[in-house]
This record gives sequence, C-alpha cells and structure tokens, in this order.
Amino acid sequence: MATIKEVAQRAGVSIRTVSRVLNDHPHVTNVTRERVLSVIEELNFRPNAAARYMRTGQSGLIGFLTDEVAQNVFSYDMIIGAQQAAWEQEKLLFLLNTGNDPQVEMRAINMMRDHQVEGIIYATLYHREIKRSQFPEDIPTILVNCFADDRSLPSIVPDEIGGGRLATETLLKNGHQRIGFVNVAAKEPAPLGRLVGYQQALSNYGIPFDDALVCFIEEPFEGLATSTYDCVLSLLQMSDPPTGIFCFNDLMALGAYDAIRKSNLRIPEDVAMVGFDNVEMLAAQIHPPLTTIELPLFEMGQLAIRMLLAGGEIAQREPPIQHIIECPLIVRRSV
Amino acid sequence: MATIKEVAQRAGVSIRTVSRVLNDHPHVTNVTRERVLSVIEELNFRPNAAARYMRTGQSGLIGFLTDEVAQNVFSYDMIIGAQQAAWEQEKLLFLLNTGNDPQVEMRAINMMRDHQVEGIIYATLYHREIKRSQFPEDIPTILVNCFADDRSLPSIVPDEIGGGRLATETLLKNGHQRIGFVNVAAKEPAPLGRLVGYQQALSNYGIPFDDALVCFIEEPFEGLATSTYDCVLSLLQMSDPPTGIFCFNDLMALGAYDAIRKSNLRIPEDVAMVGFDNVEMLAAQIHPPLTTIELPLFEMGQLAIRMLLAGGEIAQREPPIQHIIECPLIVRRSV
DNA sequence: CATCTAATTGCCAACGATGGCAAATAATAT
DNA sequence: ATATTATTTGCCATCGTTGGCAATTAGATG
Repeated sequence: MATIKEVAQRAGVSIRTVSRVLNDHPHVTNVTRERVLSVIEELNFRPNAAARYMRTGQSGLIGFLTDEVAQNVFSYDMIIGAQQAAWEQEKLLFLLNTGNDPQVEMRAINMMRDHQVEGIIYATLYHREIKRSQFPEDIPTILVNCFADDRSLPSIVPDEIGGGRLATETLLKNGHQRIGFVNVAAKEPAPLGRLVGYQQALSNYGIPFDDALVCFIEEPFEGLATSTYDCVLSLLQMSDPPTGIFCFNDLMALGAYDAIRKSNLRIPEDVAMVGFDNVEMLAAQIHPPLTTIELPLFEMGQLAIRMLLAGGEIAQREPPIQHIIECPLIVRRSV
Repeated sequence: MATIKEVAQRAGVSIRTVSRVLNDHPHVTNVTRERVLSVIEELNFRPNAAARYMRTGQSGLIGFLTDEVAQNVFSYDMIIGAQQAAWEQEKLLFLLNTGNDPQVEMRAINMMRDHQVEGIIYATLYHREIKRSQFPEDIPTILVNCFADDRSLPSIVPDEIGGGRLATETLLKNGHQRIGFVNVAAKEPAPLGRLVGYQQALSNYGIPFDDALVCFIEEPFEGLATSTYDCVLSLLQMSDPPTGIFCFNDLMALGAYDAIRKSNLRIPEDVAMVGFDNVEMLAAQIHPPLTTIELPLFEMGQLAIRMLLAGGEIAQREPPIQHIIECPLIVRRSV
C-alpha cells in the first residue's frame, strides 16, 4: 500500500505538499496539485486512517452495541438505519452483539474504546431500563430502545402508550366496541405502555374496560404464536366475544389469524385485527395483509447516529434528551 | 484517556518497561510488573489500537460488506455468525450494507482499505455470481453466498442441489409420489440448483418428471406468498393433484399453507409441505410448524471469518477453496 | 539591479505504541 | 577486591499523517 511519502517522491514534491493537496489546503499551485493528484491516482494511494487519527484525534469510528437485537429479525432495520446515517458522514460502524452477557458487554466496550470510537450506540431488543454504570463516562453514548436508570444518557424509545392507543382507536374508529387485547405478561415498558394506551383509547370512546378481554401470555415466548392461538380461541368462545383484536406483536397476530380461521370467522368481516411492529415479512405476506403499528426502527437507528454526530449541540445537552418516537399506523387489510 | 507515557511516569519506569508488561515480554521483575499493572488499573489505561497498528501493522479490523443482506431478515444470522467468530479472535467487524449499488460498493471498499482492514467478507442476499474486478487484489477477500466469475476468490455457498434433493426425498420417503415444486423463475443458482435436486430425487425413486407439477413464480417477488397461493391452488385443482409440495422458500410456504387450507385440505394428512431457508420466525411459528431445509447462514458467516483469519493456510490456497455447505433438514410437523 | 512582499514549498516535531540495542544494575566467580 | 556474566531497564527510531514555522522562489516595485 502506497504512502504519502512515496507519492511525494514520485511527484517530486515534499510530503507537506501532498498533505496540502489531500486536505484541500491553499498555497499549492495548480500545476503542482494536478501532478500530485495524478500520482495519487496512479499509485492508488489512500491516506491511512490510523495514522491520520494519530494526528487529528478523529477516528471516524462508531460502536454499535446490541444486547440481542442483531439476533432478532424484528430489529435489523435499526442497524441499517444507523449504518446509513453513519455512511452519510463517512463514519464506519462496528457491530457487536453481546447476547446480553455483562462480561461480553464489558469487553466489547473496552474493544471499542481501544479503537477510539467517537461514540457508542447501545440498542436493546426489548424496550427496557439499563444501568448507567455499565457505560464509560468519557465516551458519548446514546441508548436506543432503552433508557438509563438515572436518565443521564440520551435515549430514543418508541411511544408505547401512543402506539397502543392508536391500535385500539383504529379498531374503535371502525365501529368495534368489544376489543380484545392479547398482551404479554412481562413488566416492561412495551406491554405496560401498550396496555395503558389500550385503556386510554377505550376511555376516549366512553367504553368501559373489561379485563376479561385482555389476556397475558406468560414467558417463555418461544411458542408465542401458539400461545396466542389458544388465547384468541378462548376469547372468541366468550358469550360476548370481541369483534376486534389488538395483538402485542405481528408474530402473535399470526397465531390469532389461525384461531380466527379455526373458529370459521373471516378477517376483517367478522373479526378485525391490528398487530404491532410491522415486520414486513409477516404483516405484508399473511392473508389478509395485516394492519399494524410500525415500530420505526430504521428511523431510531438513524436518529441515534445523527444525535451522536451532532456532538456538543445535541448529545451533550443537559438534561439528556429522551426522545419518544411516535409509532405510525400501517393500514393493510385486516380492519 | 491515559497513555503509556503517563503510566510509565506514574509507575516510575520507562515506557519500554510498560510496553514489556503489556505484551508479556520477559525481563521485568515481578515487583516492577505488579507496580505497572496496578497503575494501569488505576488509570484505567488501555493501549491505543491505532497507535499499536502503526508499529505492528495489525489493525484487528475486518470489513463485512453486504449487497442487501443486512436489509433482509433471511440473512441476518450470517452477520451474527461472522461477528461471533471475529469476537473469538478479538477482531472487530465493520458492517456495511451497500444496497447493491456499485458506486457505494466502491466507496465502501475504499473506506475499509483506509482503515486497514485485515480482510473483507462480501456476502450477497441471493446466491449469485459476482465480478472479481470489483474487489481489490491486495486485500484478502472471502465471498459468502456468491462466487467470483473467474473463481479466483475463496467462496462459501450453500449446496442448492443437495438441498433440493433432500427436500424432495423427504417427501418421497414419506410415500408421496406426486410432488409439486413451487420454484421462482430467476436464472440463478438457487432456483436452478434446487430444481436439479428435485429432479435427481425423483429419478432416484424411479418417478418420471412431470413438468405440470413445477411452477415458476415470476419477478417481482413482492407478493411472493400471494403468487404462491395462486400457484398452489391451481396445482391442487389438477385431476391428479400432488400430495406433497416443495416450496422454494419458507415465505412461499406461508402462501401455500393458505391455499391448502382454502382447498379444505389438511397439512400434513392431505398435503405434505417442505420449505427452504428455515426462517425460524416463520417456519417454527406457523401452524403446523414447517418442515424445511436449513440454509446454514450462521455457519457460513462463521466459516468466512475463520477462513479469512486462518490467512496463508486457507485463504491463500490455490486454487481458492469453493466451499459448498450442506443444507440440513429441519423436521417439524408438515410432513 | 536591488529590495521588498507574496506565494509556494519543505523541514521537522508531534500523535501512542513497539522493539533493537545499549546501559545500568545485580549476582556470581575468581 | 575485581572481573565476568546475567538480569533488568531505558533511549531512541519508527510507523503514516498533519500543521507550525522557516526557507525558498517568484513577482512587483523603486
């Protein structure tokens, strides 16, 4: 690999002059500049980023740490969004999935630090709280889909309550009065928040909350669709069954579809469905295509990088920004 | 961030001694070593990777380039496999998704080169041929799910023929004689290979090939499940309909499921199904769970990194290794 | 033609770490 | 005590790049 020294030699100038050309500094005659440029082309020279960092202190590197996000299809869009935003500013992204192992997490952060990342994004699969103390004080850090226990780090999280409300109101708006909600049992912001949204929507429409219409799927979540199937089946066997069902996520909606069909009911004529997450592969492909609330993962990843790179202005603001991202409705054909 | 110089100063030794401690070199008394170690701890010092690279030439960085892999849920496991293998050897992975834009691809490769990656993995979403000329000569490169036009780069691809054969034989072994194959129409290794495998399996069982049983879904592939739905429906309306169906991928199997149910047939009692890809979220969640052929993406990603890091031994072998990875059968309940 | 200013170019010291070699110190033998 | 060897430590150049400052060259003016 050619170095600036070789370029200088070949062009018959000093390395200082080459450096001037590289960094668009003044005080180089056009003829010299052209000559240098052509040698650069000829040798296919590119400045060494590590050496450049040594002088400038700018590594151009960002760490993207995830607990198990990268393992899960639901969330890959976040990484793409981040990568794209990084690309726009000529930054490179280190991807590291820790599997939510604190040991691995620590080593990972150390590795990132070794490589002088300009900042770290930490993204979680499930919306949850994390400990501030895991993260170094001296590296700008942005949280995605999670927030620090003491709120001392900027974070970007989805509006669970708003999403739950929007899903429910979508059904209400279409005339449904009895609305089932298949939730999960975890005490986390997503199930908790969406339930609040569900209740808010009902109350907005003056409909009393009936807890017989809400069921909670227990962990483990492996057979999520199957558990939902059972749950929806019993919901439909009530004396006064729901005509609309809101599922905690799209995968569960898949199980709900099966249960509804099993009960010889049609979607959306007999039972309307709204999901959550907008996993394209599922929601757009099942029959009928699922109306769902989008978790704007791409935008969240993108925003994270942009906030990070905005540096002083945004990332360092006190108190740190807690971004709550709206979750839009994606209308398909299940309502 | 502390430097080696500060550590040396604080410990009352020269930087050379600190360097010796850091790199486990001999000729340091235990008491000195302990003292240095404690200062390192105290200052939370970690050697600067860029500076270290400058002397050693080892960046510890690997570029993971994808065309659109990272955009697609089908392929995410590949990245995780790669990242995990890199982690094992203390390497960091740059993830860059180019969206299959040659311009972006070139810039991406340049950026990786700037950062002195020790190698590049290039992975494609669909199994296909790529041009050798896009890639630099002077950086070890390994292809995943694709191969170079002149076979001059090591590559790792799935055994499409074997997978197609295995899928078909799974149905044959279960007594099915009329087996439908819903393929896609592209002239690429995957559809072409799986069709060959399908034919081989039939011939192994002495069953004549009937092209009325094979259909080809045309691009665009957006409504893939829906197109498959139509296709399977007509397959089932034949005078001598198939009792087993092999789908090009799991998503299409989703459409096939709908068609089979629509025809008032049961899976697997009336019609057995085999998919391809083993997309957990689909295959394990639909009802009944889908028996499918696994595309071992995790292993492919892992192997790519391992080959790269094995360096001289494997990566540089002439002619370059063309790894063909077997696709195992995942038995669930649809056969 | 000498002088002065402006425009261009080059020398060199950093950045943080490593490793060859020399120097200093300690341990042993004479 | 001195000489010899083994052990431990330190000085310094180096990696590729940038930027301050000095040096050179060209151009303009008296």
